[in-house]
Amino acid sequence: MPRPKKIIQKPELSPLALELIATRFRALSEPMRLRLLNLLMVGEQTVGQLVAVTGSSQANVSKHLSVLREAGMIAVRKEGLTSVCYIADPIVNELCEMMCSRLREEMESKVQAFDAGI
Amino acid sequence: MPRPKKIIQKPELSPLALELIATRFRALSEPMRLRLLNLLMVGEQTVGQLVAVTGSSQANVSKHLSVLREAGMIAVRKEGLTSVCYIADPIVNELCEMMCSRLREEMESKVQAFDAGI
DNA sequence: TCGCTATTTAACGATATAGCAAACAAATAA
DNA sequence: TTATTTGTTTGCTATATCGTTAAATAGCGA
Repeated sequence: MPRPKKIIQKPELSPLALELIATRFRALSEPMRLRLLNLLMVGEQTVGQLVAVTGSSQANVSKHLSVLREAGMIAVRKEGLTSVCYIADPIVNELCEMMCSRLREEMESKVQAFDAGI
Repeated sequence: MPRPKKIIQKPELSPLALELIATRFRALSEPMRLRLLNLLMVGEQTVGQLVAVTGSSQANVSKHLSVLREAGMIAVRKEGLTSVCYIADPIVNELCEMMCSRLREEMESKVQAFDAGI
């Protein structure tokens, strides 16, 4: 008996999964947050240091850090008065490196096309 | 003569780079767009097919597709009346797979912690 | 040409988010 | 205790974005 023609395809992601994935990508969708992550890739830093380096307001940095924390990308360790931030999920580095090098590739290919007069 | 104490650290990303990277992550920060990409991972589909499968409105799907197109993640090929969409940048698959499996890992470790009574 | 189908665009209301300023909280120092 | 330092939270405005409805565009056949 022939099986009914059922196309085998991977099942769609659940709404919950979609939401969780979207939330994590959304945490990476802001220039200031990417900048903070980029700074933290060098090593852990206090909130105050991040404020000083970025030149943004403390409130603003704090809010962005909390977004990153809720997305599980960074973690914070309290040391007396100061809060030390560090990258909690190594995926952050990978994702950013990938995206960064991909963009560079694209731009370089555009330059080549430009030079070739295409 | 001792070299001046200069901390070697990678230079910060330029504002333009931050903006471009953020834009690409932002394209991935929406459940509906992730769903569309997930559908396209199986193979190319017309806009109408995507509308039918998702059950969303044509206008909505069209707009999300244009966001993905502007971010360089998908491309569209016109065939007569219909528009066929396909993933233009293989990075999409990688990024989504990475994020997805990372989330699964996290959840599984939480279950283990729960079971262990931690 | 007219009509039909597939898709895009425009206009709108509702919700979310960035950044600022000021109030608040907590740990330390005077 | 009071003052200072370090961060967070709250209230606000401006801007952006999602989803809907309606109108506009484009290709194809009669």
